Amino acid sequence: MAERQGPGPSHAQRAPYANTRVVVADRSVIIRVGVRAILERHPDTAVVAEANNYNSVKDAIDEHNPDVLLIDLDLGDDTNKGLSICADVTESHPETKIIILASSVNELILVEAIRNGAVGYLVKDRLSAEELSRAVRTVNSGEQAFGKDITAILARAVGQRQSPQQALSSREIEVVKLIAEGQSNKAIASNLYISEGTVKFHVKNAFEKLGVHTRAELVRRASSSKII
Amino acid sequence: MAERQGPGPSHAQRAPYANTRVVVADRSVIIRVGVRAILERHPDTAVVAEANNYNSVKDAIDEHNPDVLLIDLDLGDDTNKGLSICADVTESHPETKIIILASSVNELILVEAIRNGAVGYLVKDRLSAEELSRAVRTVNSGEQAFGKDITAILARAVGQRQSPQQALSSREIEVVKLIAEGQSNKAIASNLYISEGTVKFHVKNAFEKLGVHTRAELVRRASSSKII
DNA sequence: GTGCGACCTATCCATATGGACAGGTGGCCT
DNA sequence: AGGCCACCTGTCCATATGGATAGGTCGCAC
Repeated sequence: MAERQGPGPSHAQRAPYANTRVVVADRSVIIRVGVRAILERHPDTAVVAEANNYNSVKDAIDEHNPDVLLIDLDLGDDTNKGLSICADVTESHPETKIIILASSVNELILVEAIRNGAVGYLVKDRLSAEELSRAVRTVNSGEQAFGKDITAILARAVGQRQSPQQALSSREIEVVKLIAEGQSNKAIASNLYISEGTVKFHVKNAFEKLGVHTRAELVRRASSSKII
Repeated sequence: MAERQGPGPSHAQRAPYANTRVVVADRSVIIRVGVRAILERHPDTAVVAEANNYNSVKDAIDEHNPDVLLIDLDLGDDTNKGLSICADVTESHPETKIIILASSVNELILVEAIRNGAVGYLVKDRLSAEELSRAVRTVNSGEQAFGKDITAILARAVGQRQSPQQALSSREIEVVKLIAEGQSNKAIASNLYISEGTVKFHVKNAFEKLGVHTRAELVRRASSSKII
C-alpha cells in the first residue's frame, strides 16, 4: 500500500515564518494540493509539508514541528494506526493541534480521535473553503473546531455511551467476515476447521461486543465501523 | 442537500482559449481546488467551471461545452443521478469526454458509467498529479484513461456478468433497510403495516435480484452498492 | 379488456439461528 | 500457583429463516 507518487514531504518553505504552519496528511494528492491552495490564500498560513502515509506523517511532524496537523485518519489500511499517530503527536508535540479531515462522520472514530488529542473534526464533503481556513486558525489560537453536525453527534455520544465499542478478537473478525459473505455457521466451521458450536460461540461474543442480535445487523455495524 | 458553499460555477476564465477546457464536479471544494491547481500546472489545460451538485453540472456543461468533464458520481444522495448525467452529457454534448473521479473502485458503478459514455475512471486515493493531468489530456485526444487496477476489473466484469444487478423496488429497499437494522420479518411486518408473509415475499425477491441467500449477505451487498 | 408488473397474503416444512448452560485447553502475568 | 483471557467444544430448545407453491388486488400501457 501507500503508493509512491506525490513528492511526499514536498516543495515546502514558501513561508517558513508564517504564523500558522501546517502539515497536511492525506492519501490523495488532490486533497493535499487542494488544502494547500485554500490555506495559502491566507498570508499567515503556510503548508510546510505533505504526507501520504503513516510513516511520513511522523517524519514531517518531527522535522517541522508544525502548529497544526490536518490529517485524514484513513491513510492506509488501518485506521487505528491513524488514531495512534494522534496519540503519539499529542504526547511528543503538545504544541501541535490536530484536526481530523474525514471523508464521513464516524462516531466511533470521532470519539476516539478526541480521546487521542484531536481538537477538530471536519468532513471533506460539506466544508467550505472559508470554514477550512478558519478552522485551522481557530485551533491554532487554542480553541476547538468541530462542524455543526459534529457537535450534536458528540453530545449524543457522550450522553449514553461509555462502551463505545469493544474490540473484536481476531477470530471473531474472521467469523464476521464469513457471515458477511452469507455463510452459515456450519460452512464457517468447516472453513475455519473448528466446530459449529465454536462458531456460534464467536458469533454470540461478536453480538455482545457490538450490541446487536442478528447477523444482518452485525454485518451492517461491522461494515460501517470498517471492521470488514 | 447539496450545500451552498463553494462559489459553484466559479472564478473561471483564466484561459478561455486553452486547448483542453475542463469542468470539475465534486461535492468537496478541497477536491475541486486541488484538481484545478494540478490541471492548471499544464498551460494547455484550464478548468472553466466547478460544480458541486447535479444541477450545476448540467448548467456548467451547457454553458461552457467543455472538452472534458471530471466528475465524482457521488454528488448527492443518489449515485444513479450521477450516472444519468453521464448519459445526458454523452447524448447532448458528444464532444465532451467524461472521466469518473471516484473515491473507490465500485465494479457496478464502473460498468454502468462506461455504458453511459464515460471514457475514464480514476480513483482519488491512488492517483498521482501526473496521472491525473495526463488522463485529462489523453481522453481529450480521443483515447481512454483507466487506472491499471481498473482494466483488470473491467476484463473480469465483462467476462461473466450480463445481469450487473437488478434494481430493487422501493418496497424492497424499505425492507432491506429494516433488515440491516436487525429486525425480524415479524417486526418489519408491523413496522410497514403488512403481513409477515409479504415481508418474506419481498425478502425473497431482494435475494434473487442481488443474487444472495442470507440476510447477512444481503446487507453486505446492499451497503457496498449504496442501496442502504 | 387483456396483459403485465408491483404489491399483497397465505400455508407448509426442513433447516438455521440465537440464547442459555456447562465445561476444557493453552498462554501470559503476578 | 492461581487468575485471567482467548479460544475451543458440547447440549438443549424456542423461534426465525429460506424456499416452494398458490393465490389475490390494483394501476398502467397496449
